[in-house]
Amino acid sequence: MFKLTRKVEYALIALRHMQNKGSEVVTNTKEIAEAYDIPVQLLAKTLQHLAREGIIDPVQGPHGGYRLTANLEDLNLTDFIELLEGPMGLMDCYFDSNCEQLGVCNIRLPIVKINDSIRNMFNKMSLADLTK
Amino acid sequence: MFKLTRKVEYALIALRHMQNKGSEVVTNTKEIAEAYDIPVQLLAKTLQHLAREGIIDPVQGPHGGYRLTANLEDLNLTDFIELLEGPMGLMDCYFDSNCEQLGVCNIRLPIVKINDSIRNMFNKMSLADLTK
DNA sequence: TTAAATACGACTTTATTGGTCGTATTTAAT
DNA sequence: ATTAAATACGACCAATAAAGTCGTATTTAA
Ligand code: SF4
Ligand code: SF4
Repeated sequence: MFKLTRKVEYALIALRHMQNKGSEVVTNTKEIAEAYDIPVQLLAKTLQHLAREGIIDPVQGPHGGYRLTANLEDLNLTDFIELLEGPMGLMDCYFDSNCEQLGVCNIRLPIVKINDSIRNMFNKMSLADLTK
Repeated sequence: MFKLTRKVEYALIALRHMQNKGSEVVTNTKEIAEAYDIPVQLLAKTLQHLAREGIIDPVQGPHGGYRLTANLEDLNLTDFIELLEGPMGLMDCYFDSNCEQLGVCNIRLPIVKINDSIRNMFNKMSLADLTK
């Protein structure tokens, strides 16, 4: 419990890798997969996802790959995680409202507070902080 | 992802319920299960777990149940979660060291820092904070 | 024309979480 | 003593989520 998914980790690894090479350079999936021992197909899907979200730019054809386009300073960790994995909350009721206990729950408010603190903390962290 | 487990939520609900009734009072599983619509058997196991950990005290036989014994001021959220669910970390390598990527990982340190911040935050919260 | 790359959905496998069942034990009340 | 209301606990099952694979299509430089 309470773990980042592999998908998020792989995405971060890839972004950091690309950032180290500079933002003009095109890096292909295979290179990253081999460098970090990540299943190629899975990394491929993850990078495609990042591309769809406009964080990296695809270059097709031979010698293709991805180029880092987003300014990582401007992307915070909450947004990044949510764009890969959907709503991030300690409990169901933070977004969803079909928890059986919702009406009678006696711990909702304190947990909302904790969740807010974590989100707040993540909001203040840019991806650039993580990749430098 | 990133959710507290039901077990942890049920445990918190139960502790808060018991705390509201005062620490001398004996409360049985069924009462809590009914009040919050929690599956009895599951709550039972959870309370047994809390009892084993010395947080509540079992009273057997008819009119039995549990009595709150631990001082919730002295129990922090990290310890509480870990005693119910085991090691809590954003990534495998925080405790375990058989991640495939461990040797080459380029994001480990930043993630360790984030994880430390969260643990630190949880360390500073007592269960009493959550149940009052 | 070929080959190296991305694109993408369907699928399978594995791990985790959530929940149930059966049976034993304790003990207050009758 | 017997009964019934409770805890104790491990084995089991079900549902969900995460991790990974496959097949096929498309793009494009050489
Ligand atoms: S209502 Fe209570 S039990 Fe349900 S998800 Fe929210 S905090 Fe958890
Ligand atoms: S080594 Fe890197 S990839 Fe592996 S668990 Fe730690 S942070 Fe995640």
